Amino acid sequence: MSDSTRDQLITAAASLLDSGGQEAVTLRAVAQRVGVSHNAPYRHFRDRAALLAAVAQRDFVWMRGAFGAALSGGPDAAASLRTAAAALIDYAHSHRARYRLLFSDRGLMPEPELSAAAFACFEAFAAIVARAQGEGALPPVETVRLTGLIYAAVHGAIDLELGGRGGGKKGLGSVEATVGLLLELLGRR
Amino acid sequence: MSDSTRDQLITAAASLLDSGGQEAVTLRAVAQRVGVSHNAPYRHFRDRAALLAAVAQRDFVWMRGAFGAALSGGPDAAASLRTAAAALIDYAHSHRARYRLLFSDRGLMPEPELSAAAFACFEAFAAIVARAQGEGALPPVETVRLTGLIYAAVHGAIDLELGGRGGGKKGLGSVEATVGLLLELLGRR
DNA sequence: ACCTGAACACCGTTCAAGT
DNA sequence: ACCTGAACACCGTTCAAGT
Repeated sequence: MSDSTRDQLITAAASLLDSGGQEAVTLRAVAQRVGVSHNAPYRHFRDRAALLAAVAQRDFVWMRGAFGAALSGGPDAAASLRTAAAALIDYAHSHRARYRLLFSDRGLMPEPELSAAAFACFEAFAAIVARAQGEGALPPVETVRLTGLIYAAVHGAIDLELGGRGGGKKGLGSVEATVGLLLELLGRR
Repeated sequence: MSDSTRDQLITAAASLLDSGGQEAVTLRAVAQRVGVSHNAPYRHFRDRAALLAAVAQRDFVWMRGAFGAALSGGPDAAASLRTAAAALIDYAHSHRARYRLLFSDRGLMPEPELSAAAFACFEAFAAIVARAQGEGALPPVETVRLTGLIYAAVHGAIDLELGGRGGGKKGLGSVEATVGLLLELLGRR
C-alpha cells in the first residue's frame, strides 16, 4: 500500500524543507516530486500555507512524543529535562527550516489543529518542568511561567544560532552550553 | 537637502516592513515609493537581500545607542538592564518584521558590516550585564555566557510571541513577565 | 473525488540603451 | 554615475475541463 497523495505531498514538502529551506518548497517542486501536476496540491490543501501547516502538525506530534518519552525515561526529572532540551536541539540542527516552521513562522497558527498540537507539545514539556520542581531541581514558582521561561531561552538560543547570530566571534558557546548554564543557575538555591 | 536615493530606498523598505511585513518589501514597491523605476535599486544595492541588510544595519546602530543610553542613564545596573530589555521589547512590538530581520533572518549575516553592527549591539548589552554582575545583581559566571543566556531568553520570548506561539491559551504571561522572572531568579543568591 | 493544461498577475534579476 | 523599458524565468493561484 502506498501513501495517499496527501501524505506524499506532506512528505515531499518536509524533504524539500530539509534540503533547500522554505524557499525551496514551491508547490510546483512538491508536486513534481510526487508526480502530479503543479496544481494538484490544491485538491488536498487550501494553499501553500496549509501544506506547510500539515508538515508542522506532523512534527509537533512527534515532538510531543519525544517529550513524553523523556519524562518517563529518565532517572530523575532533571535528567528528563536535559533529554527533552537535547531532543529539541537535535531536531533543530537536523531540520533547520522545519524547526523554524514550527516555532517561528507567523501566519501558520490560525489553523486550529496546529495550535492544538503546538499546545500539547508545550504541555508535555511543562509536565517535565513540574516534576523537576517537585524534586527540588527547579525553583517553586508558578509552573507555566517557569516553563515559558525555559522554553523561551531554549528557543532563543536555537533561533539565534540558526540565524547566524550566535556564531564564533560573539564568544558565546553552543546552544547546549547556554541551556546548561540556565539549568545550572536555576538549580542553585 | 533631500536624502540620497540610497537613503530613500532604505527608508521606504523600512516603512514597508512596518506596514506589510517582509513579503510587502518588493523591489518594485520600494522603487515606486521613491519614485524611480522598478530596477533602479540595483544601482545602489546588489540585490534585495543587500537592501534589507542596509535596513538592519541602520537599526542595529540605533539599538546599540539605546543600550548605551540605558547603561549610562540608570540609577544602577539592574535598572539599566531592565531598561535595555524594555527597549528591545518595545522595538519588537513597534517593528515586528524589522525585529525579525535583525535577529532571526538567515542569509543576511554574510554582509561583514552588518555582522560588525550586530556584534557591537551585543557588546553594548554585555557591558550592562557586566556592570550588573559587579554590583552583585547577577551571578558571577563568565560574562559572555551569561549575556548570551539573557539575550537568548529575551529573544526567545519575543520571537515566540511574534510567531503567535506565546498567546493566551498557553497561559504564559507577557514577554515582560518572562524576562522579569528570569532576572528575578538570577538575582536570588 | 481527483487530476490536468492554460492562463493571470506578480516577482527578482538581467541587459541593452539612454542622459 | 545613475536611470529606464523590455524581457526572462519563476511563483501562487484560479478556472474550465476532463476521468
